[in-house]
Amino acid sequence: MPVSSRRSRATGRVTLTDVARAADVSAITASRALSGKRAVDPALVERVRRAARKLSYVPDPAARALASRRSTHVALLLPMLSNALFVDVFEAAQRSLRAAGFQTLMGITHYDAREEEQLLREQLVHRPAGLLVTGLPGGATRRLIIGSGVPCVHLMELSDRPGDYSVGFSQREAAATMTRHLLERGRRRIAFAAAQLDPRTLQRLDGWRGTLAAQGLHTPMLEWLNPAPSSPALGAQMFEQIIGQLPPVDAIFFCNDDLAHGALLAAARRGIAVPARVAIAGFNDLTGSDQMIPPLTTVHTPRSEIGAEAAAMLLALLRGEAVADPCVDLGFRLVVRASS
Amino acid sequence: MPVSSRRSRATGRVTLTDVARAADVSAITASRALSGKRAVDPALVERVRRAARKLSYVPDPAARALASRRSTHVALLLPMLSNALFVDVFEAAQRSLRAAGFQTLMGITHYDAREEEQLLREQLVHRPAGLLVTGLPGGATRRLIIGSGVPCVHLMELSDRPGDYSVGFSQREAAATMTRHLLERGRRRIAFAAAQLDPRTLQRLDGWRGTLAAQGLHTPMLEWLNPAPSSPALGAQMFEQIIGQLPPVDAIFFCNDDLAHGALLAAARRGIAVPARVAIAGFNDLTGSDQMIPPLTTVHTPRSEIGAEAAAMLLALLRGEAVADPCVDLGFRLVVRASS
DNA sequence: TGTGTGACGGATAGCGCTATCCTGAAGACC
DNA sequence: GGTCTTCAGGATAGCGCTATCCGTCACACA
Repeated sequence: MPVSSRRSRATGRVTLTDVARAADVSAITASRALSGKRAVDPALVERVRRAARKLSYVPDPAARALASRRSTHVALLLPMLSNALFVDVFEAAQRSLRAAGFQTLMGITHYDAREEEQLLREQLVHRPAGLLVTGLPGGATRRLIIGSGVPCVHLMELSDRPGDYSVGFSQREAAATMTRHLLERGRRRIAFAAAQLDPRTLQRLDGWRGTLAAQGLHTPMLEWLNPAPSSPALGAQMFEQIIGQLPPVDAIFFCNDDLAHGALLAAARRGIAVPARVAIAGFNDLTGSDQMIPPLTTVHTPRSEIGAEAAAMLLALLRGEAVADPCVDLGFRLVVRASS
Repeated sequence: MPVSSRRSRATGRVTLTDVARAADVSAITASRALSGKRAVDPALVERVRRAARKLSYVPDPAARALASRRSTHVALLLPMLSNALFVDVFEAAQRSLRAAGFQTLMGITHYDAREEEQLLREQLVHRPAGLLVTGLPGGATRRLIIGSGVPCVHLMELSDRPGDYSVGFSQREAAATMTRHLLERGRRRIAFAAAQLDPRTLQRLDGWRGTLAAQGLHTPMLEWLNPAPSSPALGAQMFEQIIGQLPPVDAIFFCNDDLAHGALLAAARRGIAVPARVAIAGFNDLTGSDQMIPPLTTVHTPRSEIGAEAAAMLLALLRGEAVADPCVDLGFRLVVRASS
């Protein structure tokens, strides 16, 4: 005979009250025993745990969120997934977050600040416990983050703003390293070709520019910036443009591997020798770069590590732990292959 | 002076009660006016709407989920995002779902049935309003879906099981079409090379096999199945194996473009003429396939369309509308380029 | 003895929304 | 007029959990 009155709206799910009853304690004690937010007699904790396991109790996230004003969601803002880079970040972050009982709410900004702000607004409605945000947005988005009071870790870039948490590497230094490598290979007219002009691309531009300028080798004519989305087809097209330029360049540093892939294929089609006539370099070390002809010299970036480390840092913040270093530099690795 | 008593836990957010007060109706009427679930005097609806807008009221999803036992989440199960295919599906689906006020909960199964079941379990805890599931899982996952009572639309494959909703295309027919194309080109020893042996891959295998068998051209020696994840490097490796086989094959049909990319590059490295010595075909028409040397013959699959249409169908189901056709075939397109 | 203090179990009252029931009024039909 | 149906607003009571108080008990300290 069901206990429910005519007005009962019980869902049939096992609730905390059921667990509490089974463990012969009050609901609030059961809650505390399971959450560990407040000291509870170890014997009771054990009893509650056992009851919960026996009944296969699963807390209701909606009820929890309503009562505590904090959900088990973590919002993640990424520019796009068609760049494999961010797929790695996402998968690594999600793996850690899931293990800790959090659900990921993903927002794709398409490198658009307005879209980013809108997505964040929608995500904040769900009262996420934490935020993972690509890059270091300013303006309205930054104000939203700070105003929300939700712990936030930034990805891919390093922040020196006090109070910010960030996990990434120096985009500028990575680009400078690649540029120095090309200089060491004897290249003097090194073009920089970029699409999708986001802040990180511009930092790479800056690293390249600074390195060339230090050698007195920089001229604006070597800069090829195209706001269109990055793709092999665009890389091929940019290669055609750049290679036709006079005086000729002897190296092209593409800001993403997919552009460089397209360039290598275009060079092959045109019979232009790489690296003899022109060296080609990429960035990110995407899948397939080692298969290109010739294999692509690039910068390997720690995407998965960034996702995992950022999630770990956020989880530490959520547990209220002190974070030793709020700005974790995971570095990068120059991968020299035959294209340079 | 705050109305709140000592015990108030009000969050400061604008609540439905505030809106109701401003519109001078009861909370429940405001709720009905905004949700449209029950007839309300149009004049009142207008008053409530205006009040909500003026106060910039945003409903609390947790409270709504708790009271109605249904959240504003839609769970999406995808095998992986490193295959660009699924990125397109995700983006298209998310776009439609967001516009309708739903949040996407993404789960990546890595083609693992156990993982899929576990992810679905975790997602169901959130009481999603709907499900989007790649393929047609059986076993425990299927039971979970049905048992949950949550509307579900399947992606990528077409289901003939009564009660199922699905949006996709015939994997088998697509593969058969490609195989016929290769036959028409005069190829007789057409190998099939697949990685990541998921059900859709096996359906393609079946389409290839059936078409060859009908011509008396099928032999198991032409089947190259590798359970490893798909990648250009694996494609190159498989190409090396297949091309060494005697009697020689005159065409290789790869079940995904990234494998074919690797194969084309391997052929170039080895100086093997494509398509003169061996034709190469791919599947999915991924970004960059048109840039390959030679450009890759492949099957264009309607990924974005599948994502969008599946989301639209699910939204219709959630609105309680009748769905004209529970099994939407969006077709495919043979893209003949120079590699065949 | 009196006071303070910390630990810990529990009662109570929400969090913000909607399912459910109730009620009064307006038609419908004989 | 009487009875039966809609129709639509509102009161009420939760959904399942936790924040906030409260009270008790043990122990310390003066």
